[in-house]
Amino acid sequence: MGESSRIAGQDGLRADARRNRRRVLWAARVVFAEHGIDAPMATVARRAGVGVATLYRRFPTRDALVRAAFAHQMETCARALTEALADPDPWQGFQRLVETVCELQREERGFPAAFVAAFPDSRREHSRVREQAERDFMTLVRRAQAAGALRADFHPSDFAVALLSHCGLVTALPGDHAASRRLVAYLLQSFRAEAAHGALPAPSALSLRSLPLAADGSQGQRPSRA
Amino acid sequence: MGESSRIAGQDGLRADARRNRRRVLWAARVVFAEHGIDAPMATVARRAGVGVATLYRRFPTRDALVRAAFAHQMETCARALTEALADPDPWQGFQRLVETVCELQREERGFPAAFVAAFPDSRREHSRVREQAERDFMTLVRRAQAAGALRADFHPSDFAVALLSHCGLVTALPGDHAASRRLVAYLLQSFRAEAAHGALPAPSALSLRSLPLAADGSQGQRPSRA
DNA sequence: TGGCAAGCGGACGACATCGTCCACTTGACC
DNA sequence: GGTCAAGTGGACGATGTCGTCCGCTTGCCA
Repeated sequence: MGESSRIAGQDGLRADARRNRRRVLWAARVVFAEHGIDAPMATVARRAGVGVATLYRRFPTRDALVRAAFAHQMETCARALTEALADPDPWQGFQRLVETVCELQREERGFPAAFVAAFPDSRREHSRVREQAERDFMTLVRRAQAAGALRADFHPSDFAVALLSHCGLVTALPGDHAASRRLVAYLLQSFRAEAAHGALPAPSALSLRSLPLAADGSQGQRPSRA
Repeated sequence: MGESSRIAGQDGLRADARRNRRRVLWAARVVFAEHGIDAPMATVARRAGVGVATLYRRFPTRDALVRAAFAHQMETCARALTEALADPDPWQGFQRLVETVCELQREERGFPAAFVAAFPDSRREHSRVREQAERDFMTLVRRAQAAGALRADFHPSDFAVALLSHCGLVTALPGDHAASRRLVAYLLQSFRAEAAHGALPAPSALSLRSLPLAADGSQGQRPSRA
């Protein structure tokens, strides 16, 4: 059992390595916020005060770096779903879920890009965690509809539609919080049961499993360029 | 007046040059649709069957090429505004305007990217044409509100919010027409007067003048990278 | 049909980013 | 303090894109 006898720290990293890792993640968030997630890796390294080799050693691909940099945000999303499900008022839970995710997209620049980047590749793996998240969300929707708050013709894929369109808005207008809040308010209003006037067009065939709401780290590679 | 005595064609181009120009524009639309507006210029040239020099001679910058490639779509947007204003039913006009622009964004791949690319630079020029477009839109809004169809707290900037968020959606999910239509339907419903329940957050300070609805070709350079 | 300017295409140098390699440094344990 | 593997940083070759330059071709007009 002496296989790692000389290694300190709970994650098997030396103290300086752990410090550098944290620095890189911080720098990645800053740089991605400033220049988008396509910013040169060298820029991130310089900002972190480390060499490129150090960066590449910890995060072999840009995707790994992006994922790690925004892991906390992804977890917050996942937690929001759990909390929404725990709320005794299902509509309140639903509303808070949408608002929480959108607020994250709005506040943490770079996260929106990471959010869409983590989005459907057709051949995305469907892990246990993701399927559970999907089931949880469906439960939330059904409850909110049963309570007469969420419109009956709301389709789960509409959630993805809302998040992705909001994502696009904050990407186009970073910093315009008013616009973001306005869109969220409009969308939430139109999801309420009493907003239903006339039939909606058919919902999308989007699977919710691919929504980056389940922080399981099993996402495939992101599409490198639009 | 013999200054251009040897030049044929109404646009001062030789026949072969004019043909090549058309080919390049066609290729640009195809390539931009496939690979986004950041696709290499050489790819466009190859697809058009011309050399890069030919491409650069007609369109010195990528921005010029993008603008020319989607000029027709921009004009359609501008025309839609005129038609909306001419509609005796202002809500009908408003609805058609939103649907027309969104349909363009949905159908013509690459156009969404061009659309946001043509969007606010802070130091954007405000031409006569743009100001007129803004006034026309304001008139349309006021009429629709006066008719009791458009909600009273609708703010002109909400139009930009709708278009930009839709733009983001179709960019994230190219080809998912159902999702696009669904979003448009939700947004239009929430803009109706009878959808107003409770107060909305404050509107954005976005100026509509920068919306690429006025095809005047005076747009500044696009932000090269997100 | 001949002259020639407009038009053409591809080669080319400049530049940026990627990801690896390797000689040097440092922290952890004895 | 000594040892040494983990860790480090920057140089480097590979790759891809940009935009220009220049010698050849071609459409237009007389």
